[in-house]
Amino acid sequence: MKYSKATNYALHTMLNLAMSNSSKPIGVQTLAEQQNVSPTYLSKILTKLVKEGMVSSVSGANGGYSLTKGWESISFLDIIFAIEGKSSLFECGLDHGPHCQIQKVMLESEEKMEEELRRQTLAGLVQTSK
Amino acid sequence: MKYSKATNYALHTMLNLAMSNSSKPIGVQTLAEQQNVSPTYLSKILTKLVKEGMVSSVSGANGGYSLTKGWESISFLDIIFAIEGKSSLFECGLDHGPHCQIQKVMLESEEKMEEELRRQTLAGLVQTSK
DNA sequence: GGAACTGTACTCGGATACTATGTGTCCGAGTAGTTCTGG
DNA sequence: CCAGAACTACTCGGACACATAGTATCCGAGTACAGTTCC
Repeated sequence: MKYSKATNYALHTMLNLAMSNSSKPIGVQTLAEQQNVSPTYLSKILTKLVKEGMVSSVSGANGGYSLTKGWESISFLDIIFAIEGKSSLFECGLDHGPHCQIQKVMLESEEKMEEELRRQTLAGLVQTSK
Repeated sequence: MKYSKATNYALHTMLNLAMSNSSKPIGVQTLAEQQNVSPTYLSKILTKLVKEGMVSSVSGANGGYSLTKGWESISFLDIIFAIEGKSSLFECGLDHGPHCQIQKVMLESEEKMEEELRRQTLAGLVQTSK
């Protein structure tokens, strides 16, 4: 079990967007260069973030991506959920009664991690990265 | 990102072994039937647990698997690490300076989850499952 | 001078290919009890 | 009766096959801006 590289790219891209805070959108090429990813792949990741409403895209010349209003409150968990999906990490597929104790424990531990990720916002990260 | 099915099988098998608490080893066939897995696949999972010293195996007739001494203190994390490996969930492969803030945040959140999983022991689970 | 045309620099999204990993099966080898056989 | 051989029920571990998901590329389409042409 590991986070996908896409999640890593997404987090870094969001940070880059937040740090640059220009009013103009930033092209996918620029963003891709900063991480040594192919632009086309990064654009696929970005469309997921757009669909979640964290990022807006502008087509055409001088186009690119920029953060939407209220980005300061976007948490790590939001970004991770956008890329990895919202389903829980552990699912006991066995049909041995309705309440699987193991499932319960796993879910609780997962919740602890998500709590922490919910506390960490983009804005907070920008603060410490300056 | 998801836990593998193998982890699920491992957790349930450990619970089964702990619940049965017979002095004689239990055959892999019996264990497999309880979860609708193929015996050969389950044996692969069990060998990982054997290598970590949580389970001992007895060959030959009337052979099988049984928990080792001190099993009461085995935690969920121990079992998960045995199957999934001990490496951390997130690794920022980018070479943008020595201390990646994102990596730091991710590691901290992961630590919260592991803390919880370390607290949950097999013995505790048996208690609530009776 | 202004409307239409052209070029350019972008994003968007589907199709496709490659790769890694998880999942599962097969089979030969080794091991330890159990039963059978022969003296 | 008893020692040794044959049998049987297991685990062990490597090799292999398959499915799925992640990673990455390619390309045609759409879009908006800037410059050019032409009346």
